[in-house]
Amino acid sequence: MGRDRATLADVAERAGLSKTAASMVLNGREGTRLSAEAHQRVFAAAEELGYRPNVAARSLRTRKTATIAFVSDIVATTRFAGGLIRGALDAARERDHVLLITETQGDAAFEQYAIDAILDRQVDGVIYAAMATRRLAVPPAILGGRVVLLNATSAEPLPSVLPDDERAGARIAETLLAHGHRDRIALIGRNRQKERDPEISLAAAARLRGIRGTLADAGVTLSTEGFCPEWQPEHGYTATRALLRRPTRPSAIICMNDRLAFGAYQALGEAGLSIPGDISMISFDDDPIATWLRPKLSTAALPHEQMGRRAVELLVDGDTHEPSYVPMPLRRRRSVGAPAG
Amino acid sequence: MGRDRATLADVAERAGLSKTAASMVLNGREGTRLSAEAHQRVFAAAEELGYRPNVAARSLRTRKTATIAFVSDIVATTRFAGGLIRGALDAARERDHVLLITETQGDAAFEQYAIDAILDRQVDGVIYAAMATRRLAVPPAILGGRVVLLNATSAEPLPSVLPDDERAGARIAETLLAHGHRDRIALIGRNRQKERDPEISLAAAARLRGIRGTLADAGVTLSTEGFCPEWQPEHGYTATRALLRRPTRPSAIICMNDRLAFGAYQALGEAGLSIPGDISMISFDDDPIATWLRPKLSTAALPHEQMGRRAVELLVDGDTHEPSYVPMPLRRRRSVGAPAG
DNA sequence: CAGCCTCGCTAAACTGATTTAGCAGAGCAT
DNA sequence: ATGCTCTGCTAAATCAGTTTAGCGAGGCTG
Repeated sequence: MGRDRATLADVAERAGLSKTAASMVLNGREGTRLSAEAHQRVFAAAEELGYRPNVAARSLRTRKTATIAFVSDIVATTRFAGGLIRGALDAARERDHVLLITETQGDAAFEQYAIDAILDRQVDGVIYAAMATRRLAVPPAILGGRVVLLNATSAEPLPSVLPDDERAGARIAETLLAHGHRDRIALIGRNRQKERDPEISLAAAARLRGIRGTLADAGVTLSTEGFCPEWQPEHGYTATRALLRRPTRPSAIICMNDRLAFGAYQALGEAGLSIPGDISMISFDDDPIATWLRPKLSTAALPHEQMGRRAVELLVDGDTHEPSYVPMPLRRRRSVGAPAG
Repeated sequence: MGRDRATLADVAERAGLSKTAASMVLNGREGTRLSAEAHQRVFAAAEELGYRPNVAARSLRTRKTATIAFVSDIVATTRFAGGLIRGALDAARERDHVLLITETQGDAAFEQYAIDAILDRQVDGVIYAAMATRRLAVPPAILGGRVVLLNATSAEPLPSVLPDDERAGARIAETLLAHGHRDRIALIGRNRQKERDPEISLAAAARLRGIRGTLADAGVTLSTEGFCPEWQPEHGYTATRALLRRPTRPSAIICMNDRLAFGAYQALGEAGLSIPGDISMISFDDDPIATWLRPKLSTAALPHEQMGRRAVELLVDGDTHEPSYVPMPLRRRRSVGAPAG
């Protein structure tokens, strides 16, 4: 693999020029006074030899590696991670960069290992990503170079990429209002920890703000707010059952994510209620299950691919220190209708 | 980032020795005749300066990068990918290696880009991974170095890591037999393409072999075999509805994967049938949804993490050219019971 | 006492690129 | 004829390691 590759010296020799000349031509240096003919000869020689520069040699000299480190807590492991990585991968390729992936698993020793590995390899920049949108502490060691926070913010004034959860909450509320829902809109998934501790989640509070704000503008308040210890299907199920035991049945349920909505579907199914005939459902994330449900679930999509892409763009091209909010497109499917009776 | 790092020359100077001596000590070279005291001094100096070798410089000379390329068709994007990558990441860290991740998306130009990037960086080895277990063609350019196939095989005699689908099929059949199911066992998910074309899937045929073989040993044959164009929930739903229209209702359904099983659950729910009271369900993959379903689904887990780990082990330490089959543990949950009536 | 070996260590070459400093020749003005 | 500038190009240093070849001192042998 990579044996007997042509070196710059080979190219220069074949072109009948010096390494200096070859290097300058191939790097498209301005202001050099090399003749058009010299350019031709170098390009031809490089082409014929299939020349490709040795990255190690180049970065030894230039301290640039065309490599971006993608460091995350547990991103790579999660179903959502894929989009983040794919977007980053695509954008990196467009810029002729490559991605070095690392996971800290929230473990200090692993994080240290990751940082050392990154520093040893002199990556051009670091994308520091979190699984759940949250505020985190960036290890000081990497602050010497370019850093972009992905799905996270921090105390340091670093560029960051975040989903626009508040806006998404507003869109979801608007959608329900537009279908005629007003005073029987329930919410499932409130969670004190997630709403209060930005180190755990920024999404919860933002989504809630968006929902409440928009409803308030229409003079509406949420009729019921169901708390869940975790945003997992079983809690959505339990919370929905609790909801159905109350005297007035909601006309619509907003779930804080699709997994909760999945649990809610199960509970509604068991209760013999139909969606959206009896109750409308709407949610956040656009997890793959959203399209597997019957009827398919309307939900505000986490734009993972866009976010991963934006992170690389900011890292390579960017200069902002403002948080960059990526819109969460609303996937309109079949789970929202007019209020029953 | 990585400014003003101590170099080997700094260490040597502080230790009052030559670069040669320092290099040899730090690399733990055998057969060198450097004194114990020289060792001490070098280690002390390195420690005090926080010395870490520059990877670019080292690999320029040694052609080793302590980097493994993880090339896949669309693995990084998929929900299943996480486990593969995490396992590989863990094993790589244990061996002081790092992972360079690339996606070809099945596109020839992207693949070429990935290969060039890999060759330019002189990675120590390549893990060539497929999303669906299948046979594939390995680009000749990377055959010069170490290559391990992950979730795939190829015509070349390369080490490969595969899930033991046949064994899993057998375990699933055994489980149903043990619960007393015999002549009313149905199967959902047959698919000519997947079963016949190894470039599409090796899993389908292997699973089927395992199931059929074990049932045959007990003198049992599958009562119904439902075909599905894709292994997606909606096809599981449709196939199950078709199944329920037949005169004899199955006592158990084997699904070729959990997504089909999910669709089957939906159909059974609508038909008012209970699991496992009326019909037992069992499946393959251990997708996250398996534990979200009510009741939780028994399924043979794809051991992604183990597989990723094994791939790195084979790449770094290994010497086999045999395919390495990783067992698929059976997750026994609540979806299998005794046959009804 | 010469010759040889071992010990403990180092100088210098080498990896493959980029970059700085500068050289030879032509053209032109004085 | 001399000095100057401009053009087109190159030699050599540099990046930070690894590796080869070998040196000087001391001890042992014959």
